[in-house]
Amino acid sequence: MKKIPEILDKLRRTGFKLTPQRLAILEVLQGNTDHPSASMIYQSVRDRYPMISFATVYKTLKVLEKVDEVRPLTIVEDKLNYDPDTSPHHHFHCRACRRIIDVFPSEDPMPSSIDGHQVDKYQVYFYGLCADCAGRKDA
Amino acid sequence: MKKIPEILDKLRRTGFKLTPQRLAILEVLQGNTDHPSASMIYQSVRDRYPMISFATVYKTLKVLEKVDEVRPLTIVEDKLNYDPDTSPHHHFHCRACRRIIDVFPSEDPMPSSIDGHQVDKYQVYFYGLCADCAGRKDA
DNA sequence: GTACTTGCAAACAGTTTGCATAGGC
DNA sequence: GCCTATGCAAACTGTTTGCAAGTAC
Repeated sequence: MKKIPEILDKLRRTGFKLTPQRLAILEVLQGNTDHPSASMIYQSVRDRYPMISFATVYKTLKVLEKVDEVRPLTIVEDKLNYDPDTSPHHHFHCRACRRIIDVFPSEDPMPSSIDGHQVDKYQVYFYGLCADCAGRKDA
Repeated sequence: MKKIPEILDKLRRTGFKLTPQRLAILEVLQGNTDHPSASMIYQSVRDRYPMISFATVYKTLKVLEKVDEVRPLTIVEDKLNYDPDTSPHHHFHCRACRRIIDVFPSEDPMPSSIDGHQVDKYQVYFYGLCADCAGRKDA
């Protein structure tokens, strides 16, 4: 995700309007590495913008997906999590603390095709026990 | 997924019972490379076992997950797909025909740990246009 | 003023659960 | 006979949608 003013520009250029709700959501996402779900975003936004609705959160996330400023993750079954960092990287999901942790591979370029199929996007999900939780178990 | 008699043995050993419903589900899954969703499985099973219920399909899939004979995929948003091939391989999702296609990497072993986090399982999902659909577009 | 956006509530899809009945072993 | 499995319906979760009222530009 770019800096907020740049995103606002991009939205305006794409024909989207700037609303306080959208700004509040952008502020919650900016720099966020928690990979929040829609409901986590809703709750955080509500702290600073109490009258926001769930529908607006979902609709705004769709807009941000469209302008490629947020990436939906299907790492957890039955809900989506959102990553404002759209740079190429992977994710690790800890089965104990349930955190989603960024993993930046030293090198792992997305193939442009595989078995003759054209690849536009890819996701790598790791599952297991994170370093913190593994340490806690041993102790 | 192993051969059906072996799975039946495994189920019995693990304390699960053998029912016609479970057998019918196993028969549908055996050798299936379509990565069906629960509802696709339900429909296929119904052809040969018309009185089966959705709940049974879901419960059986949970059992098969537990004995590691089926692998749930989160490649598509908002539903699970099931892969009876539990050998290590990746998946490609075509945005046009919506198929999920197996991808067997020449080499791509699962790391046992990454950034100090213990990895038990991983999934690689590719998204794009499959060879068939890309060809169709050009024509 | 003209879209586009919001917020609400209702709708929806996929999945899970409680419970009475059926059936495997 | 014991205990698990089935089937139904209801419940639940996350997400989407229709629409009237509000608002950015």
